[in-house]
This record gives sequence, C-alpha cells and structure tokens, in this order.
Amino acid sequence: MEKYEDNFESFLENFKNTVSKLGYKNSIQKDYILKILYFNDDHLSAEQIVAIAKTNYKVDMGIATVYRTVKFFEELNIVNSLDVGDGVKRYELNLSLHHDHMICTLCNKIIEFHDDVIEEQQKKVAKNSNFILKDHIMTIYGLCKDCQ
Amino acid sequence: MEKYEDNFESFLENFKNTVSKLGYKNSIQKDYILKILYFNDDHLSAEQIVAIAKTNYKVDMGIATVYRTVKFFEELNIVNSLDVGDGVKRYELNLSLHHDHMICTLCNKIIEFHDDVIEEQQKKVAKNSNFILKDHIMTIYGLCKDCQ
DNA sequence: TTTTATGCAAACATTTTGCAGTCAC
DNA sequence: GTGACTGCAAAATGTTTGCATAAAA
Repeated sequence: MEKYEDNFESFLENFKNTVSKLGYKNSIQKDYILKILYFNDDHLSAEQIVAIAKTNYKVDMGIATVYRTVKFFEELNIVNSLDVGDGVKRYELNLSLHHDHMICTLCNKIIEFHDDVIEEQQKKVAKNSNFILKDHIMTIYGLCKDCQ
Repeated sequence: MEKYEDNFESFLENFKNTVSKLGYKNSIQKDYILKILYFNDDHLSAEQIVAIAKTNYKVDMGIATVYRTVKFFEELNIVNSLDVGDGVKRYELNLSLHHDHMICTLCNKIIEFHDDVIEEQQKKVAKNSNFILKDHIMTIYGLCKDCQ
C-alpha cells in the first residue's frame, strides 16, 4: 500500500513536469483523475470517475472536464480508452506493457492479459498484407471463472 | 457477377423462409438491407445503409428501421456489428468464417483477415485463465499499403 | 383480420462545445 | 496579467422508443 503510494507520487511528479514542459497547466482535476485511474484497476467510464471523485475524495468535477482531461491524457499516451461494446467508453492508465482484455458477458468483469505469441503473429499478419502495424486491440468475450 | 446474383437470390430465399418459420414477416426493407450488405463488402453504418438504399436502389428507408433490422439480423446471427472506435457502429454480413480487421488510420479502409495461429492461441489463453471463450474481436490499426 | 413492420418524431444516452469566470504560472 | 482550465448548460451525435399507419400472412 505504502509502496504504491510512493510509486504514484513519483509518477505524478513526473507527469506534472511533463505538463509544465509542454506549456500546459496543472490542476487538481488532472491530479485526481490520474489518482483515480491509478488506484482503481477497473476500467472506468467518465461518469464513474466523477462518482469516485465525489464519494472517495470529496471532489466535485464536471463531466466535461473528465472527457477533456482523458482525451488530453490519451494524446500524451498515458491513458487508453476502450470500447466494451455498450456504447460507453472506459479509460485505463497506460503504465504497463501492452495488454488485451477478456470480458465476461455475464458479469462484465474485465480481465487483462498479455500473450507474446499473439503479439508476434499479429506482426506477421500485418507484414503479409503490407500493412504497417501501429496498434491493435483484442477482446475475448466469454464466461469468467465465477460465472460458468 | 451473375454468379453472385444467383448466390444472393438463393441466400435471400433461404433467409425469407427462416423469417416465415420464426413467425416474423418479410419486407422489402429487410431484403434491401441484406442486398446492400451483400453487395457492398464495406462495413456499413446505419446511415450509410439508408444512403445506399436511396441512391443505388431508389428506396427510402427510415433509419429506425435500419437499426431495428440489423439488430434483428444480429439476433439471427447473420449480421455482425463492429465498433471501429469512432462511436459509429458498422455492420457486416456474417457469411464466411470468422475474420478480424485491419483498419487504416489514414484512409479508414477496413481489410479483413483470418489467421489460424491467432485463433488457436486465443483458445489457449482463455483456457489458461479458466475463461470460456465465446467470441472475440481483434482489430489491428496502422497504415495500409496505399497510405504508407 | 390479426400481428408484425414501418416511418416519423420525440426521447434518450453519451460525448462535445461555447462561454464566462477561475486558476496556474 | 496572460493563457490555459473549469463548470455549466446547450448542442451535437448516434441510437432507441412510442405511436399511428401500412403491409404481410
């Protein structure tokens, strides 16, 4: 717990420096959105971020700010957005190596995974089609352990 | 060309029988939406389907009808919807074996592909997580041959 | 003639935008 | 003090729904 706190603090410091260097301004909203994404390994919607800010941190935040901020984060490549298929975008911090998702069609739980074989094969497939791979998403739908 | 016509005609006949058997009613709207999806290997949005109906077939169709019809088709498993990430759902006929998509981030072209290695590996990954795989989507983003 | 399908418009949900005021630097 | 950021409300976007009419069986 303490360890994560520490990690987050340095991550936040680093991020704030980047923001300043780019000529943008820091704000408590940016801080809290990062904090919320950092300490919730869920994949959160804009509305959920507002709700968590309010209940867990007693911070009121306009939803427009959340949308603008996560878009800003996406451009800086520290946040990914993902489309579960229900018409609501969810956001996750882009800290670790690339990963994909398994989504339970019953309880909507999102499980992250990474597989090198698939990653490699994707590169081959792209190459075979003369396609320059920049990114990919892969989502497996099914039943999680608990819902079977 | 003639061959495809023939194929489509028998496909359509077959579909119409299914609709009748299930107690639903056939309509020219259903026919045209199928026809449009069949003869356009693009992945069409509801709005595009309405536009093509109007310009290519001189058929006016309400967009609500298109949404209802593609949902109906999805339930019968003859149409898949896909989320390119721009907030607009696109629809494709589900005729062939499973395939995935490469999307060019410049010209938005959609290229279909199928790869057995990836399919197999997905099964393994799911199994390792005690996850019962039902479906998956995989989309590769990058630059197509023409846009490089 | 009964039931489903259609088209329109209104409703809806999510996301974006304009603007006036606020805050960071 | 300047320029970016915020929050609100309005607008925009994509999709769904209610209802009266039309068409299929």
